Order: sequence, then structure tokens, then C-alpha cells
Amino acid sequence: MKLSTRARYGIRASLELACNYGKGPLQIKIIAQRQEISIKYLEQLMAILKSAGFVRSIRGAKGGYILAKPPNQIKLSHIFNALEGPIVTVECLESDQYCARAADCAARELWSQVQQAIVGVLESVTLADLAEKAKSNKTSYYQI
Amino acid sequence: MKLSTRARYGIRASLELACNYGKGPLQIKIIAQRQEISIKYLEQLMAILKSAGFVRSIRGAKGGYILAKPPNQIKLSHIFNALEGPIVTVECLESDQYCARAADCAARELWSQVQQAIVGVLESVTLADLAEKAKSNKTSYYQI
DNA sequence: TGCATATACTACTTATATAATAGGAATAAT
DNA sequence: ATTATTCCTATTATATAAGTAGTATATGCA
Repeated sequence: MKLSTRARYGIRASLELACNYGKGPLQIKIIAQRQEISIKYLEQLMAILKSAGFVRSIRGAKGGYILAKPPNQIKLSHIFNALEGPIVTVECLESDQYCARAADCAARELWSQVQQAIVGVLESVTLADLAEKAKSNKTSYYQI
Repeated sequence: MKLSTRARYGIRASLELACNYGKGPLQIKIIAQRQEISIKYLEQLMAILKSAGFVRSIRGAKGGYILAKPPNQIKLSHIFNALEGPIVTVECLESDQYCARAADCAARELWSQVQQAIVGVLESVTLADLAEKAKSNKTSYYQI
């Protein structure tokens, strides 16, 4: 039950952008260096975040990425969802029709509770919350 | 963020055993049939659960598997842990020494919260709880 | 205009884990 | 003996993650 690097890197990159909000574009190169992520790999993650509407890109010299919305309007659940797909612990939770036994399934209820717990946390935190915490921490590191 | 079949199948199999508790051994064949799991694959999962001490096996004709402890003494977190390894959303949570920035890392805090949420649910439910729910549900299906 | 700096796009590669499948050995009941 | 069961080990297929690579396109600035 480990998270993929997609979600981890993507959220760390978004956090960099949140901390840089209002200060102009931030280059992939810089983010990759600070967060120790492969530039080429991060490119792909940024493309995902861009097509999901969370970031805007500015091409060419002095270009880079900026958040498309204020950090306090971006919930972690949104970013997570864009990078890893919907938070679904088991497929049968996606639809009542998936399995004939869904209505009476005790295991399904369990996974539903787990899923709700995860969603609950990610829904309750915005990029602004995270950025504030990162900035208030001594060394301003926010890596994983 | 999907669970592996290991955890899903393994918990459903354990639930079968919990529902059969006190009624003698239950054969893999039966469990596999009820839960629509490959017999050979389930064999391997039961081996894991056995070496983790949750089930006992009785070999030979009329043999099968029984829970090694009463269902109310087996938390779902224990079974999950045996099948999927420790519930750790990111590696850096396993030790403070993993990453120099751990102490001040905002992202790490987030994943820690998510992890706690998951663990919280799985710690709060026992096999007995699940079995009771399964039995009280109309059709006695507890699949997925 | 030309050069340096960025992102954009697409394809490829590699490693790893999951999810089985298969065959036969060992054990126990009748 | 025969049948039913678990036990053990090896193999394989598939998917996904994670990263690498190369080239095209856009922009700022001297």
C-alpha cells in the first residue's frame, strides 16, 4: 500500500508552485533540482497537472509554470485525483451494479470506510494549508 | 490507489473462516468456490495467513483451515498487514532517519495523516465485527 | 535576426510486482 | 489402498511504474 511517485512528486511540485504563488513562473528545472526529481519525468507530471487545469505553463525563455488558481482553492484531493485517478480502494465501490452482492457485502463496507477516511483527509487540506505549514517549518524543506 | 487482490481475497477468506468459527475446518476448495477465487492462488494466500499465525491448517481428508484465534481477537489491520505488509503510504514515514528533511516536511505530515486515517479504520474493526455484519445482511453474501 | 532558454510531444526502455498457473509431494481419514 | 486435502516450489503472463531520449515548438532578448 504505497503511493506511487506520481502522486508524491506531483504534490511536492504543486507545493513548490504554491510557495511561489504570485512571484512569476517557476521552471521545471528548478523544481526538479529542489525536489530531486528527474526533469524529464517531472515534465510528464506537469503535463498531467496542466491538462487537469491546476497549472498554467509559459513557454520560452523566462517561462515556467504557475498555479492556475489560488492555492487555497486547490484541494489535495483534486491533485491526487488528477495524478492517480479516483481514490477507489476497490473497483466494486465505483458502482452498485459492479457486483450483484454489493448491497450486502461486509467487505465492501469495510473498503468503503477506508476510502472515506482517505478522501476525508485529502479533502480537508488545500495547497495553501500545505504551503503555510512548509513555510512555517524551520528549514523550509518540504520534500519526501 | 487500488488494493491488491491479496488483501481483498485474503480478508474475504478470513471472513469465511470467521463465519465458520467453531464449526470445524473449512476447505480451500469451498472458500475459493464461494468467493470465486482461484484455488491455487488462494492456497498461497492461506500459507501467508498461516505463517502469520492467524489460521491453523488440518491436512488430509476432512481437513481444511480454521482461525487460530477467536474472530474478535483478530483486527483487520493485522490481516492486512500480513498480506500487504505494513500500512505505509510513503517510505519516509518508516523512520525519522530516512530523509534529512523529515522533521520539517509538510508533505510527509500529509501522508502521515492519510496513513493514520487508514490504520484507524482497520484497527477499529475485527473479524467478528465483519462476520456479524455479513450474517445480518440478507443474502449472506460477503464477497468482493 | 539569431541564440539561448523553456515547454510540448511522442516513443522507447527497463524494472518490478501482481496474479495467477502448474505439478507433484506429503499427510490423514475411511 | 484410495481419496481428499494441504504443502512446496517453480514458472509465466501481464500490467504498471518510473525513467530516458530525441526532437519540435515557442519566447525573450541582445
